[in-house]
Formats: sequence, structure tokens, C-alpha cells
Amino acid sequence: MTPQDGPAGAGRGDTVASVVRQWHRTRPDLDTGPIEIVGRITRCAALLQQTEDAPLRRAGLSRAEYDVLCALRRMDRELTPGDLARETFSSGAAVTKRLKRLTEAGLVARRVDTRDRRVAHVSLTEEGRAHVDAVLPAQLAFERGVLGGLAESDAQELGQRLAELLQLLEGSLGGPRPAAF
Amino acid sequence: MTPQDGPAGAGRGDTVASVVRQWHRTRPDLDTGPIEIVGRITRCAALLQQTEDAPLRRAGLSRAEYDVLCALRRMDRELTPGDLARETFSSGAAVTKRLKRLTEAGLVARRVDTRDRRVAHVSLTEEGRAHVDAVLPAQLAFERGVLGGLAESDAQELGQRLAELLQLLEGSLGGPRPAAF
DNA sequence: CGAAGATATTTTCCTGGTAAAACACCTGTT
DNA sequence: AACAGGTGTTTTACCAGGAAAATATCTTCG
Repeated sequence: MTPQDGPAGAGRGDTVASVVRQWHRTRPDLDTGPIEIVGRITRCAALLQQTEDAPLRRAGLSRAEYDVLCALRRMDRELTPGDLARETFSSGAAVTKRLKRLTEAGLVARRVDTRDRRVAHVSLTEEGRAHVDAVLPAQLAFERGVLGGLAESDAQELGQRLAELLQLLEGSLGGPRPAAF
Repeated sequence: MTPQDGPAGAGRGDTVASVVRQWHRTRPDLDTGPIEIVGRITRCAALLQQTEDAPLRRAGLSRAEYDVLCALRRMDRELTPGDLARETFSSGAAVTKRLKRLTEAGLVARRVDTRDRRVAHVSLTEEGRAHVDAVLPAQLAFERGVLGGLAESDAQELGQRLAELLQLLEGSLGGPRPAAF
């Protein structure tokens, strides 16, 4: 069996580099530039998702539940389900399900708006606040550890380039507009 | 209502920048560095996922199906379901389901291995090959368009930094090892 | 040869997400 | 006051994915 490109070749780089090399061989006419970015972002996101799930699991939270708790914590006020949907970039149905679970766990509380009975106001319970205040630093420390292998200047650079890209994507794709005013 | 941070403030940057500012106000003790990278990668991935779904939809393919077709195309040989699972970073169950759909659509064909009846060999049909050969450049052009707002040098820089991060993640997290040898 | 251990793939079961529909409620107009 | 249009949230129906179990098959060992 002839050696073929694999991601693990000595000094051959990341898997996307390997994929790009395969395309060059199979379809040399293709502009693979987008793959270098899109493919890597997708792969990095997937791997980071795996890692961040592990510490949260210890705390009995899914990533999605954590996101809800964080939104409530960082905005530091009551939010409606609609607010939460916008803050977490998800659908109303997803938020409803998450809130059901979080309410049952005693981490969030809800009350109906006095002036508009369609609206619910959601807040962290004491327990919920304590929970997220405990989990948050652990999670961030974990992520810091994962990123630790990057030189600080490279990490800064990466953050900046990603910010540019994100701004571009949010601008050109009608990015979300959370209700923050 | 006092103005509060939102992602859309004039010149206030991307949503993650806004989130980070909220954390600085609410929990100034936190090291938000990881959010600058992890948060942005996650958001970029989500937004890019939305965009790449739109062109593929015109071609009647989901992202997952496209990935399978691409793996077959770029490796340019028959692959087993296990190969495909590794190449697309998914589970065997997911591959089984995708192959079912693609087989029904006449885009891939399968045959049982002659020496080991557990093993199936999957290949693109003529139609499948033509399909992916048509969709691929359109998809890449679309992605190139989306990334076009980035200065070329910034895009290069981003690709490189992402490659470093991906290599790090794949190394430290026991990254995947597709069967490419 | 038979049994144990391993492996490739599929099936089963469950989870969590989304789009659309449903429901309740609000606002503005006549 | 009645009605139309709009809105916030939940419910419904469906989908795709993964983990674990199931099934079929292979390899090795005594």
C-alpha cells in the first residue's frame, strides 16, 4: 500500500492541511483557500465543543444550559425567553425546553409580566447564581489551559482576526441583534 | 432606559466583544481571554454553517451529505463506512443514515467486500461524481465571497493561526486519525 | 474444531434542535 | 365595542446526531 496523505504524517500539520493536499491532487483547479479558513473554524469549533462539554458535565450542565445561565449572569437582570433566544442565538422552542429543565433543577425562576401576560421574566435563583459563579471560572480556566499551547502574541492575533471575520459575518449575513437596549 | 452594551453599538465590534464587556462589568475578576477565541470560533462556525447550508440546499444536499460526497471525491477511491466516519469526524450511525439517503438518491453505490463480509465499500456513482463536481466549485466560490471582506494578508494570517490552533487541539485532545495509510 | 475475543456495520433509543402551528394576549383602528 | 393585525411563548412534529446494544463476521488460541 503506497503511502498516502494522512493528517498524521510527520510534520504534515492539521487535518485540514491534509484535506487541502488531497484536493490539490484530485482537483487541482479548485480554489481551496476558503477551506483553509472555513474548514479549520468548523473543526476547531467541533473540538472545542467536545472539550467544553467535559467540565460542564461534572457540574451537571449541558453547554446549552450553561449558555442560558451565563446570559442571565452577565446581563445581571431578568430576561424574557425572547431575550434569551437572542442572546444565545437559538430558537424560542429551544429556550423553552432549556428553561423547563433549569426551572426543575431550581437554577432559574420565572414570573409572568404584570402588564403583558404573554411575557415571562426569567432570573437566576440564589442557587443558580452560586452554581454559575462556581462553574464559570473553572470552565474558563479549562479553556485557557486548552489554548495555552499558543504563543500569547499568536493568540492575540487570532482573536483579532477572528473578531474581524465575525464582524464581517454578522454584518453581511444579517447577524443577530440581541435586545440589549 | 439607560443605554447598555449591545453588539450593535456604533463601532462596538462583534457580539463577542460585547459579551466580554458585559463580563468585565459583572465579573471583573474573570479572565475573559478564552472567550475572545472560543466564543468567536463558535459564533463564526455557526454563521458559516448557516451560509454554507443555503447553496447546498439548492443542490438538494445537506452539509453532512456533502461532506460524505467530498470525502469520496477527494480520496478518489472506494471507502468503507468506517473510513467515512473517520474522514467526516462522525459516528458510524450517522454515516449509515447518510449513506442510506445518498444511496436512495443514486449518488453513491455500495458493495460487500469479497474477503470480509462485515465490510462494505462505498463509491460515487457517475451521477454522484458529476453532482459533487458541479456543487463543489459553487460552494467554494460562495465561501470565497463570504470571506472576501477580509484583507488577503489578514485571511492568510487567520488561516495560519487557525492551523496552529487546530494542530494543538488535535494533538492535545487525541485528535482524529483517519485511516489514510 | 470450538470458544473467546475482536471488529465492521447497523439498529435502537434517546436527546436536543428547528420550523411551523397553536394559543393567548396585546395594540390600533373604525 | 368589535375586529384585524401583530406579538410572545409554548406545543407539535420532525429530524439528525450520538451512545450503546445488537448482529454478523473474522481472527487467534488451545
